[in-house]
Amino acid sequence: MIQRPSPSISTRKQPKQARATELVAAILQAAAQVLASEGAQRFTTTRVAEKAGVSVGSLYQYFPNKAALLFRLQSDEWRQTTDLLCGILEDTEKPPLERIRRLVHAFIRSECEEAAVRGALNDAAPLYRDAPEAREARATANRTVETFMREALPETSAPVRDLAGELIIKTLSAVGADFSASPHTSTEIEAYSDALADMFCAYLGSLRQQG
Amino acid sequence: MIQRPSPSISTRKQPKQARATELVAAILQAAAQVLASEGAQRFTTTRVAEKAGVSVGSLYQYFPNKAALLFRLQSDEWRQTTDLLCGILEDTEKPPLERIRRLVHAFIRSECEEAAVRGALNDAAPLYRDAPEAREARATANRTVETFMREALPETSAPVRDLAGELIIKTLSAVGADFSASPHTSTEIEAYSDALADMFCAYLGSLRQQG
Amino acid sequence: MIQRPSPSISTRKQPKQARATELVAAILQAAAQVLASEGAQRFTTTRVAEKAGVSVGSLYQYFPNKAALLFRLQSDEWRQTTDLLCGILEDTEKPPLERIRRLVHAFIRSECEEAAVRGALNDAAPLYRDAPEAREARATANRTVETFMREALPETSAPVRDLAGELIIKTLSAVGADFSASPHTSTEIEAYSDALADMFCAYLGSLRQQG
Amino acid sequence: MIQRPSPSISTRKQPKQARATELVAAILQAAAQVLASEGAQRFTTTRVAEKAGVSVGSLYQYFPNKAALLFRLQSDEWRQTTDLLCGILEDTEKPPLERIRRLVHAFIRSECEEAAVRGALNDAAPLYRDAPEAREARATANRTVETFMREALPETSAPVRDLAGELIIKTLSAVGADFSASPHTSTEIEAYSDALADMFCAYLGSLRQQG
DNA sequence: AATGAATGAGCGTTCATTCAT
DNA sequence: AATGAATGAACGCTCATTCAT
Repeated sequence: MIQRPSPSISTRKQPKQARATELVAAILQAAAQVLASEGAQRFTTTRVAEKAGVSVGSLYQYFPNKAALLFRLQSDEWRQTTDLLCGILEDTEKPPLERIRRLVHAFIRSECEEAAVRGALNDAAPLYRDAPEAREARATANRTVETFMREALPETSAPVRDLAGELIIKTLSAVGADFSASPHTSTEIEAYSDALADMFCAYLGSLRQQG
Repeated sequence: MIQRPSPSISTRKQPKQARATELVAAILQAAAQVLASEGAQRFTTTRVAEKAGVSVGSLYQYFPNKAALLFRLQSDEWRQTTDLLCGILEDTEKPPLERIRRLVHAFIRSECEEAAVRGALNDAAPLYRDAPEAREARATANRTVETFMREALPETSAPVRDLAGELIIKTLSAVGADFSASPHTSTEIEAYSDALADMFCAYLGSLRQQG
Repeated sequence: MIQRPSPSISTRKQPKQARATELVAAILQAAAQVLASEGAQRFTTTRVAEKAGVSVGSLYQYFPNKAALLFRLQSDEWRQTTDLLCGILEDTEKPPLERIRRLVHAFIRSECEEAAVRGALNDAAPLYRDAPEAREARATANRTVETFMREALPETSAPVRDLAGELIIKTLSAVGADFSASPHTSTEIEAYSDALADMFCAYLGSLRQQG
Repeated sequence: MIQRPSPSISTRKQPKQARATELVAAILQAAAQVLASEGAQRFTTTRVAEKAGVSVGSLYQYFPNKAALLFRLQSDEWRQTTDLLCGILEDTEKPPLERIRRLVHAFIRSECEEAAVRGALNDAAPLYRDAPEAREARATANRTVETFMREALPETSAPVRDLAGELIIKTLSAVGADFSASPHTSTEIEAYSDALADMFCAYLGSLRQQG
């Protein structure tokens, strides 16, 4: 799909005026709609611009290329997910295992709700995955998880604990993505979430025992 | 194209079939190379044919379209994986949890070995994913897993057991795919596999206790 | 692509439309040339674009596909022919049979003048023939013919009259197409037209006698 | 469709053995079937060979190229039509006008019966029309028509008579082809044939009066 | 004589991106 | 700043024809 080398993936300019912000928002919303309704294959800059009621030229004023647009969509998803994750894991009022269970349920539910966009974003991943900016984005969540894990497994060694945290998050996201790829009833969603939470709790429980 | 029954000696006229088999093999090998080295975006029938030292026309004599070629590549991967999975899970000499651990190690290792093709195949999934043949392929592995789960959790109710089996396999494949996407040392691979196996074993252990 | 209503002065923004109109005209002219000089077999969008001094992409901005381009060419022919037909048949100053004779002469002459494009269009017919627009186009001429026939055969029953009108028009167009396929001198054209007109007049005369 | 210059359109060799004759017959029959069932666009040498149960190579042994195959199909049609025409027009037992009427009915009926092949042949005409052999084939029928016309219009001058004969035959074939392009009930066929015959009879009648 | 695998030029069409207005 | 017409390389795929077997 990409035919000429793209200069960069980062946003070409910071929208400083309200007009520009609105435009970017309209484009992103249109992009999400196009991605969800037409699929990754038919996700074209022209179609996005048309849906946003903007000219292609304007689109390219705010996004240097198609990959940047997709990347921004993905970033926003990541931010939402990170917010969800932090909001639940940092709720120190509840015991760790309950927090894990709530996280799994909330995450799987949210994945299923946005399955269309997420699936298409995944299909389009080759277009933006290699961006340098993508790596940074993954760091934020890690800190929250590490903090949580220290709380959940206070007596476990750091390497083991960090690996476990990484594994749980990766499992949650990978399995969630896979599960949301096909449609499910809310009963199925609950059952699946519970099983996944059971697995995580059993894992954390076993690590706790080992010390 | 129409093949009439051969006159008894059977080994005759194999030259043609052998030639065709070689050609298909050459195309598949070239396809895997192109996929791995150029990525899903640059995976074109012309490039595959060129790499295979064959004309596009010949490629289309053996594969009706690009999706079929990708699907065949994926099928071969599935078959390998299924063989691996069955070979290990059906080894009733060893206790279930040990089998799980061996499976995880073998699977993750194999994923990492073929990471390039697998990753690209994943990127290309939208092109063949909806093929009817794809669904069938997923059924084979399920039976082996169910049998194994009955052995591992003989006292657990069927619904719980099946859901657990499904979850473990999905986790293994989703996490394996994700993990193999970035390069790792063999020490990291071992550590990750162990952690994943620990998680599965803890999960199975907790289910066993519940009855 | 989306056109918003222009702010009142109306003549503004015509530059774009004029440019587009010129482009469409250039493409159509090039298409007619390619069709006439290269034949239907070698009528390709690339060749048309090249001849028009335009990129293929531009061609596809104004014509959704090759069939549409051919159909447009044919439509223009139809419109011309319809105008010719109406202009002559509706001239109530002259007696019907004279009108018929004038029509035949004018039609055959015009067919021969554009024989190359017409012949090639005919060869290309399978590409656009089934378009829904094609049917509509045939209806316009019918009304004029029916009116004329009522005038020419006022005492004949409607079914007979309509069938006769249909037959005459089909004969005129089919025989005209066939005749113009090979080159002729203007003397031959006149003689042939006269013979055809004689046939139509004799036919109409015989129907008039029957009542 | 034609991609390289074709050597000639005439048959490469005369089938001298029964085997060869059978082969040619099988190929022609298959060709007619493919043309009728798949249409001119999908009429490929490979498909014809397959339908005939023959290899493409064999097909090319008897027909130097695709155009030759189509031309042969058309020739056979012409021969049939000529036979029909001669059989009816030469029946000196019946008065000329009755023969004309019978001819029209028989011809239109036969056209409608084989509409599929004829329509497709027409669509494929650009591939064989320019063959030198095609012109010869048209001469045979002319003689029969001239003889008939001398009988029908004994007192008319030769030039007028020949032009009239030519016109009638061209009209019959052109209108017949056009009419058979769309499906019709046998009642419609009869009505149309009668109208066409009426036109021819009126024309001949008027010429007779003029002397 | 017969086969049918192999060829590869060519086709219709798309779409990321640019740039004159 | 905003537009959207214009570009043209690239893609997936077909099929008439050849030629080694």
